[in-house]
This record gives sequence, structure tokens and C-alpha cells, in this order.
Amino acid sequence: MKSIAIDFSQPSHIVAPQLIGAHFFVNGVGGVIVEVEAYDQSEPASHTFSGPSVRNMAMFGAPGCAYVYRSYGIHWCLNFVCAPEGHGAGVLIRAIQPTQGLDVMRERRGVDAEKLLCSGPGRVGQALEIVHAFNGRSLTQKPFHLSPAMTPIDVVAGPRIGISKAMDLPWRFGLAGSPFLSKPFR
DNA sequence: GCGACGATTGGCT
DNA sequence: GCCAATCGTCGCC
Repeated sequence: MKSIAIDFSQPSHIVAPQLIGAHFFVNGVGGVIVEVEAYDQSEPASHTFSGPSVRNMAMFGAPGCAYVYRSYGIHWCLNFVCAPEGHGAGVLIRAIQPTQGLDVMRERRGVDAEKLLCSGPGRVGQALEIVHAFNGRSLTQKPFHLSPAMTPIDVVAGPRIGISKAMDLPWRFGLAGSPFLSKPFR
């Protein structure tokens, strides 16, 4: 059984589909990544479109690190930095199928249903207790644990969600038929 | 210094 | 389906 490490120095839309089916944990809590979105400095939906800033600095840093940002003043969202350093690209983790630490997640989320624990970027942040202190940290070190999918995965692609620009790019990727997606693909 | 807005969610109509 | 909540960041005055 061989495991091929994910090469985060590739463009985000190349890395993104490879993350579907990977196992991801924060302090031992997490599961299977079932939905992601790619962002790149070259397109206006990306936080990095207007160049480096205090907020998006981590996305211009080393590939394979975390980019954590506050969304709508409420939610913490997690991205994996991609492409060569300085490129300003990343992959947003939008949904996870929970496998480890279900009870901890239920407590953090305040809901019981498995489908509501990690289906959506803000929910992932709350369930895995993503905090701003994780910004810029390497995914190969604590508290993270990432292991690539070891079997072929049926990945579907479509337009990204919740954006008003670059709607033409099919840079949302998901595990086909998964009930843990934040929204179904059509 | 200040105001507009967002890679969202959950509750109400 | 619609809309308020909520606040850090950015752009502009």
C-alpha cells in the first residue's frame, strides 16, 4: 500500500481534487475531506487578487501551510496554501465527513446530526476548532495531520459557492454522491 | 479615521 | 426562500 504525498507547490486547482478523499485531523479530530475550492491570485474571487496584505500574508508563504481567515466576522475558515511561495494561491476546505472525535465536534457545534458537523467552511472551522493562531503553520506538524487518499476517488467539479466574481471557473471539487457536501453538485 | 462588505450560518417567514 | 448577525480587513476620503 503506497501513499503518494500531495505536492502543494502545484497550482491550487491541480492540488484541490487530490485533497478529496484525504484524511485530515486537527488534534485528532476530523475525517475525510469531501469538498474543497481552489483560489488563485490571477482571479478576482481570491483574497490574494489585490496582492499581499496583512490578512492574506500566509497565502503568499510556503506551500503546505495553513491560511486561516475570519469570514463574515463570525466564522474561521481553513485553507491549504498552494503553488510556489509568493504565488498567492490556496484551497479552501469546505466540508469533511467526520470519522474521529464525533462527540467533541457535537459539543463544539452544539448540534447532534452528523451531517451538520462539518458540512460548510464555517462549520469545519468550528468543529475542528480552527483558530487564527494556526495561520501560517505547516500542515505536516502539530496540531495537524494530513494523509492523502490511498484509493482512487470519484471527484466531481463545479462552480464555486458564495462568490460574485470568476463564476466561470469550475474550481469547486467534491466526492461524488457524498451526503456530507455543503451543497450537492449538479 | 471611517464606512462598506464578505470564500457564512441558522433562524424565521 | 429571505434576512439578520457580526467584525476584521481594505479602500477611500
